Amino acid sequence: MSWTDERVETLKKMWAEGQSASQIAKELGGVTRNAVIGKVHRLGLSNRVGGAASEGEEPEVAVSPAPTAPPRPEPAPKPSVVEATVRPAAAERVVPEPRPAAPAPAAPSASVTTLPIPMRKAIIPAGQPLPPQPSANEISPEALASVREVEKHAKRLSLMELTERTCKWPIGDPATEEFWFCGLPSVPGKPYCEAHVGVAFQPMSARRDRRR
DNA sequence: CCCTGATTCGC
DNA sequence: GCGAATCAGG
Repeated sequence: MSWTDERVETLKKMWAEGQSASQIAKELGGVTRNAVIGKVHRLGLSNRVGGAASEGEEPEVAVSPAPTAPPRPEPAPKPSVVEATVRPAAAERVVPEPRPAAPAPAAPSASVTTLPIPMRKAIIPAGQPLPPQPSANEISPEALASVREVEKHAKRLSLMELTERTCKWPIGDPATEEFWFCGLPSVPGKPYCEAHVGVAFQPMSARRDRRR
C-alpha cells in the first residue's frame, strides 16, 4: 500500500480528530501504526495541539468541534433480543441501538459512597425513553447473579477507552453518572468478557425454555 | 500485558 | 519517502 492522496487525507482527518495511530492504521488497512506515525511526522503534523508534547493518552476532549462518527461499540450480536415494549411518548428516540445493561440501580448496597441525597433524577431519568432493556427474566437467576458479581469488578471504562480487547458491555443507566462499560478482558473474537458473552449469546432453545 | 506516540536508520 | 525496530511512557 502506498500513501495515495486519499489515504493521506484520511490520515490527516483522523489524526486531527484525535484518533490514535493504531486506529488510523486499522481504518486504512495495509499499514501498521508505525507507518502511520512515521507518515504523521513526515507530514509535519506531529503534536496534535500546539501545547502538550510528551506522554501517552487521554483523548483530551474537544479538539474538533464536529466529530464525524464517534467510535461506538459495534452493534454486535445483540444481547438478548427483544420484545420491546414501546413506551407511549417514545416518539423521538434517537438511539435505536438496543442495549443490554440492567435497569436496576446497579449495585446499590455498598456503592452508596458518602453522597448526601442529591440526584433524584438518577433513579428516574425521565425524558428520553431508555432503549429496550432485556428483562432480567431472560436469563437464568444464577447467571444473572454471576454477572452482577463480575460487574462489581468491572474496569468501568468510558466509551473512548474501549478497545478490541475490552468487554463492551454497558453497565448502568446511560442517562446518569452511573454508567460505564465493563472493560474486563474480552473473549478473543467476541465483544464481551467471559461473563457477558454468557448472557449475550444464548442458545435459542435455552431462551425459549425460559420464557413465560 | 495492553496501548500511546517518538525516533532511529537501513532500504 | 517509507516503516520495522526500538525507545519511553501510561
